[in-house]
Amino acid sequence: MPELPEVETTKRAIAPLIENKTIAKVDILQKQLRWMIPDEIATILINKKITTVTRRAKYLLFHTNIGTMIIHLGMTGTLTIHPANSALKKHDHFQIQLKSGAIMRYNDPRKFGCILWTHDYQQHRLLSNLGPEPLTPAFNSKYLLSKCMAAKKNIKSLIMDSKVVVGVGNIYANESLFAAKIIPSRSATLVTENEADLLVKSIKSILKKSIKLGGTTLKDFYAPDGKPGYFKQALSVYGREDQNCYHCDDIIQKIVIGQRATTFCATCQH
DNA sequence: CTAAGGACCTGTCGGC
DNA sequence: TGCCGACAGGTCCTTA
Repeated sequence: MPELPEVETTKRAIAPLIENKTIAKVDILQKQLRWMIPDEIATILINKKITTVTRRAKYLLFHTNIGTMIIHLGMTGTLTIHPANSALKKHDHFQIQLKSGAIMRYNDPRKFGCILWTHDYQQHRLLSNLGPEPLTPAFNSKYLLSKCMAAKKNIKSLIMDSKVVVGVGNIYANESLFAAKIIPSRSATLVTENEADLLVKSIKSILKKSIKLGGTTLKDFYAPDGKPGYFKQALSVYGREDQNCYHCDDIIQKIVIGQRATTFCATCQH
């Protein structure tokens, strides 16, 4: 599923189609996701309007004047817009029908995502302890270096820690470390000032580029308009184990860090 | 407090 | 062709 660029792509596609439209009906088709979808969502949203759709980390926030619906897409979740009466598909778990007839549907085979309701999203337990957004000035080299010095773990695990910075998932962690020429297993305390600076710049530029291309489609990510993401063609190391490095022609290696596939070039990265 | 591993669930792919 | 294990974009929770 979705890493930050895919969530942002989803938000941009969904927002103009759902904002300020009156909700006619809400259907909870499968309430058991990562956590149960609260029943109150089905009643509370009737005849209400979603005023804005925003994003914090990989959480999509659907704001109303009485509270916020939080949606996380987990690994395999998608949100799509459909015309009235269009047939349900396998793993469609939730939908919002607008008075206009359009339907926003949540589909998630693995059910790792969640749909929750909160009256104050800023105080919500899932959102209150998150680190800075990667594309804001708060995420800078001085900040990252201070986190590196304080951590007792490797640099890849550090940048994937949502308390340090949000939105850097496995694909982009691998890609950013390649761009910054840092081997993923390196102890964070050994990252230099210049490397922290290059890593921050790499994370920002790679995320921006991927958002521009509509995210990364590996198997099952499609934007709400049905289009896949085109960032896959730009991947340097992720999913390229045993293939040649585009930069030095050495073989891309694969190891496991934090139970996640980790790919790197031992010649380009140190 | 931190860090590491487990857990959640379904689908797909490669190997035999 | 069929079965079985390994693996997959996330991240909270439990344990040490």
